[in-house]
Amino acid sequence: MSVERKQILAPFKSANHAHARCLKSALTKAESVCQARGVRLTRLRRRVLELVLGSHEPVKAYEVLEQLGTQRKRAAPPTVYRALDFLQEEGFVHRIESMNAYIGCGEPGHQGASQFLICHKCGEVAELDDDEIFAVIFKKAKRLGFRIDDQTVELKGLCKSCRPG
Amino acid sequence: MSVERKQILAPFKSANHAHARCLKSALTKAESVCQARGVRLTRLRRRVLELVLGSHEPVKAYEVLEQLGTQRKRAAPPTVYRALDFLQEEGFVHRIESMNAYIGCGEPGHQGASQFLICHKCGEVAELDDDEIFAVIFKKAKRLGFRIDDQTVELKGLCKSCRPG
DNA sequence: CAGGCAAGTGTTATATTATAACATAACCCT
DNA sequence: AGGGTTATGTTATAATATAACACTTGCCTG
Repeated sequence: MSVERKQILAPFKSANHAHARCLKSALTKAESVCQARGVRLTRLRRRVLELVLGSHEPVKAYEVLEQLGTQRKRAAPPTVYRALDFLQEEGFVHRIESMNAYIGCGEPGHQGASQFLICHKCGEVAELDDDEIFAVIFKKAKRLGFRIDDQTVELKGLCKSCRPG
Repeated sequence: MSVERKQILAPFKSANHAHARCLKSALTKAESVCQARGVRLTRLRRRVLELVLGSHEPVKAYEVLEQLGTQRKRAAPPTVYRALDFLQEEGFVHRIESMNAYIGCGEPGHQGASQFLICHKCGEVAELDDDEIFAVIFKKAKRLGFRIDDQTVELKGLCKSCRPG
């Protein structure tokens, strides 16, 4: 078995992307990761994860909140923020700081640093987990005696499909 | 005259940092940059810039707002947000997305991409403008056919002075 | 220099995002 | 079943940001 890591955790979605299957498999993965870690993927948390994964684009906390509410019974903000916090901690979703939004992690349970390419035309996001990017950032920080605990790397622009020409 | 660029636009502040002088010179620089660009550094904008530069740490929009108000007469949020937008556009301040805060640019008028090292202990921020970091990010994006228009690179951790040992 | 347009600011209201604090429920272990 | 811990519900409110329109100021041009 190869030790090589995927560099692109979640690419821009292709036309024939099998959405239902990808969602189902991510949820299954999440279940087993939680089991292994001894943390609980409760009904609510699972539901929120499902809603976030249901889109390949970043979703807002209040959007999730609306979708949570069945008919008249609306959940309150802390409900969704707590679930999102949990999912983030466990590496099932990421927060996109520059958008105040959340997106499913391309590799559920992966807790390391990621980089995001965000297309401002179509709204899609690709998630990278690129060692080379991290290495050079790390090197520069180290040179200044700085220890990185957490990185936010968000790149806005135009994806291949949205570029003219 | 050397063409070499500063890689570190704003280092972590040293003990003997001449605050008043640095503030004054940044304001002067801003004046002349605005003049050259034919944009107006109005009294309000200058005042807001002064307040942001007055700290070497990120400041919140509402903090600026409070400081703007003389005694009983308080300015309203749009006042400060508009000024901050202008200052950002012109490269006099940066927005730190992960903190909803603003910090003075280490090289007033510089409009390119920067990277920030943010110490979560002492709250200080160092601003980098590192070609190598940008180059590797650019390379990876290009490989995916992605054109970067805007980057957010914010690194949280512990600065040299705050590290144990 | 008057008239008028554009840019900047003031003001009011409201939208959006997020958390504090405390009550209740569910789960888990023995 | 008891009792602690973890999770969720609920109410209120804090913090962040923008829309919309009125008014003022600067600046250009005739």
